[in-house]
Amino acid sequence: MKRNSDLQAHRMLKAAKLYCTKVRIAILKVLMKTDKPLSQEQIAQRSGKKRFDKVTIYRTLESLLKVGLVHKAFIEKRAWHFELAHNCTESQCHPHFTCTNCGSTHCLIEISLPMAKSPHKGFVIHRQQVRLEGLCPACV
Amino acid sequence: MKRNSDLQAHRMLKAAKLYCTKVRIAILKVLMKTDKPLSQEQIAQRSGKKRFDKVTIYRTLESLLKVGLVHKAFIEKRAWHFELAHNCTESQCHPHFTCTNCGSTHCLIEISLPMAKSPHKGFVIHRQQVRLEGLCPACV
DNA sequence: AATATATTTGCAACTTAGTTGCAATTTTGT
DNA sequence: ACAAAATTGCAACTAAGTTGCAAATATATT
Ligand SMILES: [Zn+2]
Ligand SMILES: [Zn+2]
Ligand SMILES: [Zn+2]
Ligand SMILES: [Zn+2]
Repeated sequence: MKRNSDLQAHRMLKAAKLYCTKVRIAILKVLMKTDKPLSQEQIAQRSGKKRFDKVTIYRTLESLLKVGLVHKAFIEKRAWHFELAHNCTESQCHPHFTCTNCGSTHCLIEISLPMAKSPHKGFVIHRQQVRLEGLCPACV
Repeated sequence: MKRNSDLQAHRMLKAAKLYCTKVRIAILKVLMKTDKPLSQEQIAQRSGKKRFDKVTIYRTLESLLKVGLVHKAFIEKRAWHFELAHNCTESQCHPHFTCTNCGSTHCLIEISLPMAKSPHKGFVIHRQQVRLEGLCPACV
């Protein structure tokens, strides 16, 4: 009696040719359920009563990063925050917005900026990443 | 027989109503001389034979940040990199470009993207920050 | 120049995100 | 069920950045 998200996680891992392990499935499910990037610590807290070791979580995220299922979204308080890559294109993720008043961070998946154009200097731009700062609806 | 950069550092500090201390002047001079953001460690190495304590450097950068003379540009290998704020506007700094091949990072002060427009959600955007990734001239 | 006050500096100790090595366990294909 | 390949958990480690506090320095006042 597998849940929908289990199946989906399995499919994602199979497609990426990764072993379907408990940790990977648990972490994918956590990331499917959230609407904003999570740190290792937050993922650990949300991935069931039996907490996985942090080394395992970091290594799991690393494997998911390598196959492109997950992205490092941003760093906050010295901790990387991770999210599924499904709201991103090849050349850019959606912007992340942090409120300077309350500190909350949001994914603004509706916004997309034109890609930067390198001005004749020989730089070839493959990806761009945008961070925004300002006031969130609750703090305006 | 003060050097030009000393005078300029003094002027910047006076204008910001900060004490003109040896460390502040030394760090401002280091940042004036470089063309890319530096970490605490790199600043320490470049600020003269008598290395300043890292706590002092962090606190000095903090004071310069607070008055807006310096910005945190990006994090790399878990270390923040700092630069003078003089190539930035109120609402955005220039983009920083990192080469995925050789790992070098460059300030692309010629590029500027239009500001993101918040889509009717109540988010008020004050600043934006762009990170770029691709191949540098040496690696194309 | 000497003094008083406010600020900054350096040191030692600490915090914590993330990493490394290795043995034990789990996944997968046969 | 078995063997090979990959993953997991643990303990110990690394290193960026922080905290508390006493000593040193910058500035303003006499
Ligand atoms: Zn807010
Ligand atoms: Zn996001
Ligand atoms: Zn390069
Ligand atoms: Zn720059």
